[in-house]
Amino acid sequence: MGCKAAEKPKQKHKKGLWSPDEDDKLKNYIIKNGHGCWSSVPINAGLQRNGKSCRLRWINYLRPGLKRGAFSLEEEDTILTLHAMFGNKWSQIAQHLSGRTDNEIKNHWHSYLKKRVSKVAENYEGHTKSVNTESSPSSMKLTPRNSSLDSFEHIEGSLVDSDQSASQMDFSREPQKSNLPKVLFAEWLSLDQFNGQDFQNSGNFEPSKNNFGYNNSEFQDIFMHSLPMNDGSYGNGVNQEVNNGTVGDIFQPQLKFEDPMSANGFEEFMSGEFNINDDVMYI
DNA sequence: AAGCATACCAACCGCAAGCCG
DNA sequence: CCGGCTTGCGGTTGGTATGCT
Repeated sequence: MGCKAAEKPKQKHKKGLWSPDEDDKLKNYIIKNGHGCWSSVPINAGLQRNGKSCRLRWINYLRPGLKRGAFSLEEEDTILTLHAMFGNKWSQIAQHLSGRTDNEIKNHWHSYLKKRVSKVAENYEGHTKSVNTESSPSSMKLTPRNSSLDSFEHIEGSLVDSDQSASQMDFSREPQKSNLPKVLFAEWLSLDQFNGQDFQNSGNFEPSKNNFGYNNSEFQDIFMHSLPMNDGSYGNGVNQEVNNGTVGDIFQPQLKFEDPMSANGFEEFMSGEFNINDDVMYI
């Protein structure tokens, strides 16, 4: 961090929405020169913005490899699970969702997923109240980061076989099954508790470097840019979904994570192992 | 059709931490 | 060691779109 202080001609920085022209200027500049020191970017690119604004615009909108559009069920699934583990560590969550920014994930959480979780939580609260009327209301409340394992086990007992461990509950699920109860169970596990599970030996839940020495996000960016396009150029990094052949003859492989929280998927995810199957790369 | 409420999303703000002279 | 500067992160705000009455 830290770079030579940029010379600052005291000028008023523009605020608000970015115009297509500004986008072009910023994009062209960074593609040509890299961003280097952000504070000097707007000066060199001829923009009336501050460096911070440029950085944000690049990261959240202009950066190659960004996925636009609605979140898939799998992505939502992953966000819910990771949020239960990390809390509001949006940047960490974003590292596990290629093509999504922390801002995007955060917005999606606040506008949709949070409500979904609390709604389900209310349902379970009602359910458990009816099952066990002795519990005090406060002990039944969902307080993800602070709840004790005791309350977890208490509620868990009313919903699942009592001798099934929390780790089994969280990470042995099969893909595509409804995950909501498991997300709720994960909410009761603190990160420390999570780290103590057998599947997590390192105690450090960071994506591993893959065989090319890049983390998954870096790798995808580079990978997407190296793809030959049908016009003879190389990929623009935009992760176009290959749905029913709608992309046509443009070769745009997808970088997919197998369900990272499934028993096998998690190990593969952590080990960085992957294989290429036609136009889909599985990690 | 108008007014209001809600949802969504881009962008801003403040803070913490790292780097450098 | 200290102060200034930059970067990155998370919380919040404000504008626009959409839905409802």
